[in-house]
Amino acid sequence: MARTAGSHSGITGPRVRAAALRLFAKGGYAAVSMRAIAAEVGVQAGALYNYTPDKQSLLFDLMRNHLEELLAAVPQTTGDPLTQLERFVAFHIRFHADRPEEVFIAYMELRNLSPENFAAVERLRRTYEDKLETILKAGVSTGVFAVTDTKILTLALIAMLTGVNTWFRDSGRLSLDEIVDQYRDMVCKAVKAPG
Amino acid sequence: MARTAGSHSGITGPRVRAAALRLFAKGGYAAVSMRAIAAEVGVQAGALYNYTPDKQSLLFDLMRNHLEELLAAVPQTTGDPLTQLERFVAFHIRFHADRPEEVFIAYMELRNLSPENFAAVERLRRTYEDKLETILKAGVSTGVFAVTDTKILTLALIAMLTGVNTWFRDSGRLSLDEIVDQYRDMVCKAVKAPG
DNA sequence: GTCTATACGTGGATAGAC
DNA sequence: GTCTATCCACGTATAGAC
Repeated sequence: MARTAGSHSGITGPRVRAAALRLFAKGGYAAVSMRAIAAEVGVQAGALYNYTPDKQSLLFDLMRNHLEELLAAVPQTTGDPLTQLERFVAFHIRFHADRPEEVFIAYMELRNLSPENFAAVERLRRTYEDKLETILKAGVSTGVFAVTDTKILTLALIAMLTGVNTWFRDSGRLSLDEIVDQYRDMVCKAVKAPG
Repeated sequence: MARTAGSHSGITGPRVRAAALRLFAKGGYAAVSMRAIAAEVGVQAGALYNYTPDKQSLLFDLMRNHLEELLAAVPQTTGDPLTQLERFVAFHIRFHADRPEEVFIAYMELRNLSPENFAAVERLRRTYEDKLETILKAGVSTGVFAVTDTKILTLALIAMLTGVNTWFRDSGRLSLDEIVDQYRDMVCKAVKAPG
């Protein structure tokens, strides 16, 4: 019975980040106050500073976490390029559809990062883009893909795939399976070499 | 010589909107103060309220203006569907590349609009999307396009095309002409019926 | 039309009691 | 670890002189 009353070590910390995630996604980093986050958690504002040195770190941790999970989950680039591309499309759509709040923050709040934190986030994002470009380059070199510029195509495809998040709702007209199928077909059609 | 010294009627108003455009695009609506806008214009904060009832109206006017110009400039849907689609792709990329600040604000600051203003902006955006979907439907009905779902494709294409703005720089590796060419080819390849 | 001054709320962050 | 209380800067918007 020596446990400290009111202690939530290892519990309150995650709850703070979860509250920040939810509120930043809904209202935007700049518009959300530390008091609002504290209220969501159920503590007073001052208590937050036991879990984060400041508001900026709260934002950066959310983004870095998201991108590190993305990089840890992206499929390995093995097999023939077309299969790899199909796998990547399906993976990207599903991973992002599963985490709408994280994705929204990672795209919308870049300018609220300090310069150093921004650079770190950009490095991680760039690493992810390179995964896709590697697949495209492999397909070009074996002749399965007809692509003028793999860098542009990489950015175009990622923008298109991530765009699903702006309109997809679980309750919508189409299931995620149907959406994945359509995007997979469209992407393959757009990159495949004729014949 | 009856002109009032220091009077800039018809000049200061546009300068206020231009300053708000620049600062909102750079720092985000919530992070930009009326004092900062006034400083950019070269007046005191109080003077701004001669030109806008409040900060919210400043944001809304920028967005509405942008979308109305977009709708006024979008090419007419005449000719065969493939030509129309090519025209649309080129138009969209060029129009948006010309106005990076307006586009950025129109996408990033939606959640800072009041509910009524948000609804008005969404109506305008929806009208623009319908222009593209009309082209796609026409192509499907004549058999030139093989498209499973015109609504999804519309959103996918617009996300992809607007994505150019996140990385295009005048000083970059590729000219806008080259980019337009590549996107036009890619889009046509993705929607054209086989044969 | 612009200024100065100001009302009034809210922001991030900290100090010190418990 | 959490609380209350507080510091101080800054936010939007308005009032009234010029």
